[in-house]
Amino acid sequence: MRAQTVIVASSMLSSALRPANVRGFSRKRATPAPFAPDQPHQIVFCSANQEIYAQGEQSTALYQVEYGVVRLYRLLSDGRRQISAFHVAGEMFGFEADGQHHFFAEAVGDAGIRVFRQAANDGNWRQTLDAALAALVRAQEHLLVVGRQNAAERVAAFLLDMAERQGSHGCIELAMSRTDIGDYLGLTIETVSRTLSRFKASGLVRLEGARTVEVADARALRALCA
Amino acid sequence: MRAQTVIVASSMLSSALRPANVRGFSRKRATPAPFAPDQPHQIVFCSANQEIYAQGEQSTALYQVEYGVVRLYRLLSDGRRQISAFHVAGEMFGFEADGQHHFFAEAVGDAGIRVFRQAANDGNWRQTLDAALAALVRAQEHLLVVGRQNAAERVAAFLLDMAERQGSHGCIELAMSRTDIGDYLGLTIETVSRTLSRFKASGLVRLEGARTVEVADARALRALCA
DNA sequence: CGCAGAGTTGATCCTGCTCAAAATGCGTGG
DNA sequence: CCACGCATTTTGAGCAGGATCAACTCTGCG
Repeated sequence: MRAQTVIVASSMLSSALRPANVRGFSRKRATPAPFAPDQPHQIVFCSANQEIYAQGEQSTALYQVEYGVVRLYRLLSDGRRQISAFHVAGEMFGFEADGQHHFFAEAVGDAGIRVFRQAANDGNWRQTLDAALAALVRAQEHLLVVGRQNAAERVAAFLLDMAERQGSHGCIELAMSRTDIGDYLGLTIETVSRTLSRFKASGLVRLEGARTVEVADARALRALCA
Repeated sequence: MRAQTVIVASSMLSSALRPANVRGFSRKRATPAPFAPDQPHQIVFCSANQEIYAQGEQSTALYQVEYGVVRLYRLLSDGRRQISAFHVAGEMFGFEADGQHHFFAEAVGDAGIRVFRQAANDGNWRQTLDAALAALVRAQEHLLVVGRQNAAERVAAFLLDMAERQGSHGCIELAMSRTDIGDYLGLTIETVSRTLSRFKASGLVRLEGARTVEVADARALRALCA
């Protein structure tokens, strides 16, 4: 067993699947205004850790991140969590083949989400397809990282990916906690933390505060990704 | 480092990326007739381990498995391989967002492949989208297996998935080698073999020959998947 | 100032990897 | 039909990377 973030187990139906307030992270602003936009193409504001949709719910819209970061994840019955993707500004998510959500979506920090109702039925199916294919390639590439790379390689790949997607080559503002990173990379928070410390000691990165990472030696990080 | 199937490394361009004949498996029938159908919607016959397309190649068609099994995979520069998906009869593969193949596709055993040229431009975009979304969900679910489950859970999930996709509940004919299974599940062949032996000893499965698995206790296997 | 959550660091353990060798299966040819 | 040779699979022994358990530190906030 290689469990880590033990999120409370749950039984098997829509609302039951929803992770309870008893979570790894704080729920100070627990479930604020419910996520339920009335108009199409509306922008909805989410506070940290707010749920956007849950596994098992009907899929009624597509979503685009306006600002902030969103995590998509699944749970095992004993609480192990796998974050299958983070989405940043501009990226679309919420595609489903069968009208049902197979994952949970939550805002990592405060975020703005643009909601497109009636999914892909309106003319712009081409963009929908492209966005879905981009997500597919991303997921399959992540599979390579999680299935075949060691801890250092995973963290290096994560940092480079984040740096690229934030545009800001050089200094990365991580929206997510070590727990989130671990659950994304298939590692424990301790291993993530140790690996970052080792990177810092080797001069690959500089850490100013836990959430701010400056890439000092991008070449060496890239070499790590094999 | 958790390398296993060490496939010869290669440099970085299309044909160079192609795994050489020097492979883990035998290349008796090495690269027979090249995979190049002239007509649209033609069925092409592939012998075992024949390449269908390579990473870096232009993407010019969609593919559907007629019979047999196809593997999609990527390589790390040191030869570690991650199989991101197996595809069986009826399933479509070969979607790409940007006109370039990001993976290798090969027939596992002998296989028949239906080739659709001009991709998704002809009316049936809806099926294309659905097939792509199905692949996306599959990839993300596989991510959960590889990222968060232990060896026994991964093998159990693999067997149940194969049983379901082959229709034949009960007896599974594995088209792929232990090496393929290992590279799909992010394990070594030794671990796959040991796990299967343990399943056999516990009465969860019966093994008649290395490639034939009879699921004896589907309930217990399912329980393993957590 | 004190508390709570997040992050870091240390010690130890265990699962799965590595290296090695034996066993099994299978196609070929005598 | 059997014997041989090769590839695949299984099994064993030992090791190590990352998980687990347990302090301890840091930061932000009331």
